[in-house]
Amino acid sequence: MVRRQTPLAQQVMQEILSGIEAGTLAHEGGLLPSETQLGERFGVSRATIREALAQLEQRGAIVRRHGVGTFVASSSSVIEAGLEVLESLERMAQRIGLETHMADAQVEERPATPAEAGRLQVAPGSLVLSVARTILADERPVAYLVDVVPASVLRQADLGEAFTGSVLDLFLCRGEPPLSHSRADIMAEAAASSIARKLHLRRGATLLKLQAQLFARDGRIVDYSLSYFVPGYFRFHVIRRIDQNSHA
Amino acid sequence: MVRRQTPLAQQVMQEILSGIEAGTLAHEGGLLPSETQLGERFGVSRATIREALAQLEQRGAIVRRHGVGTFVASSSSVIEAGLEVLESLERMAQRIGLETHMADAQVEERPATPAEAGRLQVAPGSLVLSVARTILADERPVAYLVDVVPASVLRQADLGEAFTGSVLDLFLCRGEPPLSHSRADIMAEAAASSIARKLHLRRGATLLKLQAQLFARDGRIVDYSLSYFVPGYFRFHVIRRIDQNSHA
DNA sequence: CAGTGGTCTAGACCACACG
DNA sequence: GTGTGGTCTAGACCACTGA
Repeated sequence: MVRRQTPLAQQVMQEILSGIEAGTLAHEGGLLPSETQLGERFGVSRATIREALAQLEQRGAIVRRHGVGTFVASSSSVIEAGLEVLESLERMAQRIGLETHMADAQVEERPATPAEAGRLQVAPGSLVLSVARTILADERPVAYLVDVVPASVLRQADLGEAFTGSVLDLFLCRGEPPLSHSRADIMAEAAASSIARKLHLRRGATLLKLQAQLFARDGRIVDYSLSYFVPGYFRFHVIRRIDQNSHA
Repeated sequence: MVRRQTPLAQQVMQEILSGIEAGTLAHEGGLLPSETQLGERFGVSRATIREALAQLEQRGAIVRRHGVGTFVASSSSVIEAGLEVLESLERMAQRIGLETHMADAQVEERPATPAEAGRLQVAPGSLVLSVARTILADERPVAYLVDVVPASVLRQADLGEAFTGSVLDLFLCRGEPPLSHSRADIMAEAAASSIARKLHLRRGATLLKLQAQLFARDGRIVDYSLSYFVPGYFRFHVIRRIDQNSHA
């Protein structure tokens, strides 16, 4: 183990992932070394190994079986997009080898609508930066995304040449504000005409919609986003744990 | 702390939840005692307290802020359904105080379709038990659910008088098979006419669809389910973590 | 039975927020 | 500085699986 500053468990997780990909730890469907052995191998305690494995399990990369061992999951599930990890659409597409382009980017500063002010927990009418864009894959529009950010967090002038369209990537790249998590509401919606136009669909077409609030580590909401997805291009999944107390 | 056999952290989690509801620990939006204090209060180690808090955080009941403290989340988010925890729709509705009824239950044993066999990872044509039902709230249909279970796991004869309609609840209640987790694909779909009829909607209406595989602890898939939700009655959300390595 | 993952402890130090 | 949550360790015992 080398660097500091990034949690040991994170580093171990990456090491294990690399080991799986390189085939030096185990192959697809294969059995990983026991937690104790992994701990010795990486020179960390078993608790740290368990934290790393917990993260890998949550993103569907491994399967753990009590009394048996830890197995590598089938590769398909790793490639897909688990919703538990927040990732920009651009990055997700890139990871699954899909080439995307951005189109119709619209950036503007304006007062927040009442709904936006409520979702961002800022005073009504506060200045916000709005970034809307369409994502194309194979020349076809596949998603329409809108980010709304308080002007206190991001100004139009902050969007340099390198801006990819993703507010999330920009935050992560510049490290400011420090991010905590995102909370996404999941819904299905019929396309309003304005959105249908951007996605080259008829009005009323079925769309998957994510409505998310992005939280900074200090608890502020630093982004409110709406994402509309044309069915068939992205597959989102969630791993759902069994609640041991649900039958109490 | 009392009983054994159910993990300490689970018990502590329930205690904290009760303490929040009873107002003896903290009120909505209020600050909880520190982890050290909670540990002393319940007579467990800090690690156990942290495990309990992690579970509460994942279901959106609390918010943790480094260097500040742990807060009770606004009650609305507690009432909602975090997708990370697998729970039957019946139980979910019950938890948010929504009275539901089951209608049009259809139970049959038949050979698996090729698609079902693939999803269940059983031989094509294997016998499966299919349970379909409509969920009503306020006399209105709000969801249509189909469970498909290998006959080797569940037979029609196993569905007793107490059967609520939920295969998941039945599994949890009888403790067999021991369950691991569920993997749900999330999509939006226009209602086919057969489903539109059951939900009293026009054909092509927008529906949220969950397509899930339920895994037993031995890795078998013991249930393949399709769930169609009429927008507006249930709200699903996901908490998305920041991947610290995503900008590497 | 031996070996695995699951739970729990006690104690340590670090990183962060706030007065 | 003080107190919080975040990370990590070393060691213990339990519960499960399979030979």
